[in-house]
Amino acid sequence: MDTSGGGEETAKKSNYHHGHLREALLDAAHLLIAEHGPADFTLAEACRRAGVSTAAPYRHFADRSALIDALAARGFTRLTERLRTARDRHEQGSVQSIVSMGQAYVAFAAAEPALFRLMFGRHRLPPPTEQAMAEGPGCFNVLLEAVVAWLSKTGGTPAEQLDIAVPLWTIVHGTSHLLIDHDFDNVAPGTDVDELVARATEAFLAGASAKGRE
Amino acid sequence: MDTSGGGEETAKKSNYHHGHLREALLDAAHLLIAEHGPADFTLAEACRRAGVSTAAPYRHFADRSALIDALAARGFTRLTERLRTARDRHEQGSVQSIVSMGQAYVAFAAAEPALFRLMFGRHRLPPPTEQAMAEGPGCFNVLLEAVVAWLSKTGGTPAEQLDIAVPLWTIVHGTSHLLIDHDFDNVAPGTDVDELVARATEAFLAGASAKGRE
DNA sequence: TTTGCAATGTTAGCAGCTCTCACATATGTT
DNA sequence: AACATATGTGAGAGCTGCTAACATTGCAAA
Repeated sequence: MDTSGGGEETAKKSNYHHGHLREALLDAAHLLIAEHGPADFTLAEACRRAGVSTAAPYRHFADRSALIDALAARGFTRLTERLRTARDRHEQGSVQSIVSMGQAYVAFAAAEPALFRLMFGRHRLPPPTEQAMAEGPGCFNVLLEAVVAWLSKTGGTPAEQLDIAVPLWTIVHGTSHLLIDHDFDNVAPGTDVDELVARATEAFLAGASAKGRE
Repeated sequence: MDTSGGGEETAKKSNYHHGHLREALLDAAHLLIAEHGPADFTLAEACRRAGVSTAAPYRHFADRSALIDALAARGFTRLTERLRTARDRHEQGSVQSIVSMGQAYVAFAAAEPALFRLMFGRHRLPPPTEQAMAEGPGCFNVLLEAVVAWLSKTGGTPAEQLDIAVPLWTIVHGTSHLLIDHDFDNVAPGTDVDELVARATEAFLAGASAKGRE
């Protein structure tokens, strides 16, 4: 479970036992999904890239879907990291700090559209939650902390945190989807998403805090 | 070979030529996608429901993907209708009119999540546009008209229409995705999306018009 | 060291899917 | 009536996900 134990994987492996097949499959799947989209992803092709038979993955994943879930989980931990560093680049509680997080969110989606869709698009009616979903709230908590800091600066109460954070989330999430699905192209081509996020966030926060002061 | 001899004698038409196969396939596909999600949708199963062989669809659609595109196109025309009626339920140029459109957008996604994902999630790197995309801008134009009316009421200029309409779009689009992907459940369970859309829209418009007046 | 077991890989094969090709049947025009 | 065209069928190639039985390896206890 810990990959950072410091040990190097220099041990000689026979070519019968792969040795790091689980990670190798995840990496191959990541590449394939980035190339062909999540829907066209093929377990067999990932096996070919990893140099193993098509039956091998089933020693590490229950099925194709479980591999995809594991990929989504990796994505959430990475996104959480990026949000945290973006937030900490600016003064705590500042609007800029929140804007920066939003931009990082959209940038992540733009850099890895397929992974982004995978993370949030688990279209399962049965428990939409898994290992992947357990990582989800981690992301949101980073935003919540920033919002609480902003509220305490502008005279709001922590009770309002969801009323502020959820709309902000919808803005960046919607922007991400519209961007990676090329939906801006026909309607507002050349949209600068960083500026879009900044303006929308600032306007919303201004409007929300004005309302709170009434 | 027909062993059952065609149990129903009521049909005067031959059962060799279906007659409305194109529409029947679209309807069957629509149901299947609503049940099992867009990814698990199977052309063969749709054929079974329509009572034809698996080769029949290829007389009406180039391939599986083309059928899905046609489905998405149908979705866009329906969404456009709903947006228009929602908008026209309130005074022209009013904030309520815009809020109402946003709520209708989210309601559409909630009612037909799979169709919604289909319409916007055409994850094609090659031309992300098709017959489906040709319908897309129609939706957005309905919003644009409402925004122009609102701007003329609040002293804005039509030149700002995109600066207002695009963020509003991101809000409702993000809300829709987060809702149908069950992403609110772990983070803000019991979210009232109608209220969310109303508050976010109002706050953004308030902040945006305040900024414009400076 | 040796031996035995659990982990991890392979081959063979089933069932199901998309799509094509040659052929059958219905429709409509002349 | 006869032909041209549109629309359906059946068989089959080449994929895929997944399972079952078997093979190989690593590790730890004897």
